Amino acid sequence: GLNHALDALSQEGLSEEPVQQEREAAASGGEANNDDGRAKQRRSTKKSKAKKKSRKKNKKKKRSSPEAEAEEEEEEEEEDGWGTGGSEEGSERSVVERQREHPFIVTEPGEVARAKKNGLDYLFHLYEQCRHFLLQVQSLAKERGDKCPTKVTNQVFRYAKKVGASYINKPKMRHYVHCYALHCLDEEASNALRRAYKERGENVGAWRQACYKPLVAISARHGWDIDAVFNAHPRLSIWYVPTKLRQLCHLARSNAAAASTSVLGATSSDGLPPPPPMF
Amino acid sequence: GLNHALDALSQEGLSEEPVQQEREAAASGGEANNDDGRAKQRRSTKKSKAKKKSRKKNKKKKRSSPEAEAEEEEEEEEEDGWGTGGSEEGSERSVVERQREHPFIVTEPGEVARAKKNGLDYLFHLYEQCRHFLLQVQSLAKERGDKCPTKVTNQVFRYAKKVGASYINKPKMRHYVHCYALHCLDEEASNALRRAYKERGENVGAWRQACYKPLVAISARHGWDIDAVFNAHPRLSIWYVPTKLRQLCHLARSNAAAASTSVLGATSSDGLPPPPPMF
DNA sequence: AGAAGGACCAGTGGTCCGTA
DNA sequence: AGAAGGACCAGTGGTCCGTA
Repeated sequence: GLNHALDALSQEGLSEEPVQQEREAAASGGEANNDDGRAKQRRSTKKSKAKKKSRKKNKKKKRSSPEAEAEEEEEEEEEDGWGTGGSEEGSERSVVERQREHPFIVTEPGEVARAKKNGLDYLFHLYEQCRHFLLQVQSLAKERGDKCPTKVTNQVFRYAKKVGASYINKPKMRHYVHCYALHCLDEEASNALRRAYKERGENVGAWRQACYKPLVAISARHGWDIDAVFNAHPRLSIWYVPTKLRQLCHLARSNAAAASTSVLGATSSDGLPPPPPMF
Repeated sequence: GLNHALDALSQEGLSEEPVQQEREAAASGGEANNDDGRAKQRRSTKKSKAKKKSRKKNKKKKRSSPEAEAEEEEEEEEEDGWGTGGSEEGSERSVVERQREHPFIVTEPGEVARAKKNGLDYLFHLYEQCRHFLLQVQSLAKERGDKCPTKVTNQVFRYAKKVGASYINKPKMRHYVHCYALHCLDEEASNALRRAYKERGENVGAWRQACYKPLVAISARHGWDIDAVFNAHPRLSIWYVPTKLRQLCHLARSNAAAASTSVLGATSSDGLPPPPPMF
């Protein structure tokens, strides 16, 4: 599982950043939705009490749940390039270097990214790894009579960390789920998009944004039910449908409904005609 | 919870007598009639506003977020007797007693409980109502393009409250799920158990405990997979498998495995032979 | 004593935003 | 600037325990 060439690729070069020694929650700023987060997130008055947090500067807080002493089976923890086994080493500089994965770049299928970059094949490989970890967590749960997760949950990310796959984290995986979805659902289209965006020299963000459109089109062909689309695919069904994708599908349905209504002058009972338009 | 007292005056009789004398037709939530054949005047009070804030002595830490506000975050608000929205101290509580549902007693199928008691047919009816509320929540979610719950979640309980079914609450429903499960999966056995425990004069707690055993037996016939058993039943699949039931099934499997191992001297790869024993 | 349920809490889904 | 991910937060599942 983990010992693919792809892994070696990722290990080869991690970016670094100095580890923060002290962190204070001072800079409380105004809202600033990034381009992706259409969803309004009410971050209620953080500044009024910019205290009470920042308790944990230790990123690995000790857990006390019964799951804590789970078993670490396969997946060696070595050779991950994370500080060479040590934890407080500070080899060259006075501060410990925090390491990050190299940023992704748009690569075409089969292409290997060089120069401190990671390619999209590697990105998709990460999703396969998560699936593998979920499988592990599931069989563990069944063995122990615990509730068995059907999706990639926090528990799975925790398991990945424990097993040494520290380059897997929730924000990253959630960020690119829909890209992986397109890869699963229509690899041809996905490949074509990658080639086009690479050729145009677009950055990862632009490519990522572009992945939404074909997915909305796919959902349209399935009665706008993006959840059904995800669930129908074995590798995709373990991933939560991203909020923004769901919203885009809903919005597109509304628009299509409005369009067809203005022409046909009819609407179903729920106000928004589910049947897919445009054929 | 904001006020819960008087609006709870619906359906089955409530404990505590004092009530308002005023009732008007607010209609609201559609009411499925219950089986116990009791003329009910489900109505929520409008006038009273018994607001008993923090009558308890905060032996524990106070929650930071008053959940009162969260209540009306929802749209699609339905106006029904939630008091006048007053939140000040309702001075005298001599008149406004806190109301609870009558306690359950063990009744046989079709039997009507009297004297400030509720019967088991009514209990099971509550589960049907929850299912109905879930259906409502689901269609609302689909209409709005939101994530659609497949189980009875907090959202559903909140919806029940909002719609006036204040006699439905999470602790109660979770407490008796397995009893409802038996009712769904083997009504004959469930009925027999009820008759037996009623005849013996057992209390509800004893009956409730007794419901576990036949369920474990059922799970055994299905490879000890209690989740599969729940999911296979349309009315049951919307309920989470109770922790204790899951544990009992797991324990029974282990015991059965140990027994068969000691005889057969064999064990499958995972250490706990899943195949059901005793045939 | 037997029970109903308000309210608590650890861990979740979701993603913002300080960081590099 | 583009991007990775630590860490935050509102709301969840689960049920304890003060209440009646």
